Amino acid sequence: MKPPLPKPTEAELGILRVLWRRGRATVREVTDVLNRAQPTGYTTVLKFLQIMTDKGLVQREELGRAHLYQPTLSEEQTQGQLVRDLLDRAFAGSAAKLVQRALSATPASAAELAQIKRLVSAMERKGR
Amino acid sequence: MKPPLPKPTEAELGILRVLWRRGRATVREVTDVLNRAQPTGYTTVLKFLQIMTDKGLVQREELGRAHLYQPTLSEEQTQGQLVRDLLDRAFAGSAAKLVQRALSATPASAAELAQIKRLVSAMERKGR
DNA sequence: TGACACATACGAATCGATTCGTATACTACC
DNA sequence: GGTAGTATACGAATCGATTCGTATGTGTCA
Repeated sequence: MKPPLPKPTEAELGILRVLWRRGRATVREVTDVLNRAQPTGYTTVLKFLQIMTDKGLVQREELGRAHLYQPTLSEEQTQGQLVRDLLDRAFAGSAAKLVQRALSATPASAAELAQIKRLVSAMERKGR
Repeated sequence: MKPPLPKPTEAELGILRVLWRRGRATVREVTDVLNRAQPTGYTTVLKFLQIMTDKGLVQREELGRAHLYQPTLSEEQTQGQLVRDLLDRAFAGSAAKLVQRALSATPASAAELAQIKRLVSAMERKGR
């Protein structure tokens, strides 16, 4: 039995976003990208990556003197995990309710709406 | 300018779920309901309701010796808040992506799928 | 060789969330 | 009056998330 990976915290998610875009990166690279948005100390990022390695959220690999980190789960897998969590915590498991709130909470473009319709139709065909 | 209400934490959300169902309730009532799911001390719940009052998440009203608490925001408003937050943090604002993950993350019934379709159609008519 | 740049490791401070113990007040009833 | 029952108020312990300072190792180059 492998224990399921913990839900990433806010700061961890910020680091994961960088890693997903790059595939893998050093502490230096992650720090530089984060600093474009908000100042973050190098050792802070390093510490997080060490913690995330302990938790299993990222994998570490040696590259000469430095270390390369890459996410254990894909962005899609993590998104699914977060959605499922929110579904349980605030929507009593009702996907329809969540979709309803998502659509009222944000102005979706016509293209997005059409895409969602296609998705639902595909789900309907599959579930039979 | 009123500062926006903070996002409720996990434990706070559990208490809010009880209050939404009842409309309003005393500390005793909330504690009893929570204890059906998992043991929670009376003073723990009391402390949370005091904190939540400070944060503005609930409103307090005297009732004889005891206090009655009721949520400041409706369940729908809070759901919208949580979805918007997740949308920003993990989906770069794309509602379509979130819907997609929600549908793959959980087995939606045919009835739910149909309901979602109606919702999307309604959104399409409105956005014109 | 020695100064500098840059890497990881580690300990500790801070802050908020969570939980509860204890103090205090009031009511009701024997 | 005194005791039991139930209410709120408050201080403090614990724990995890977050942030960073400092120590230490190593490679480069004048």
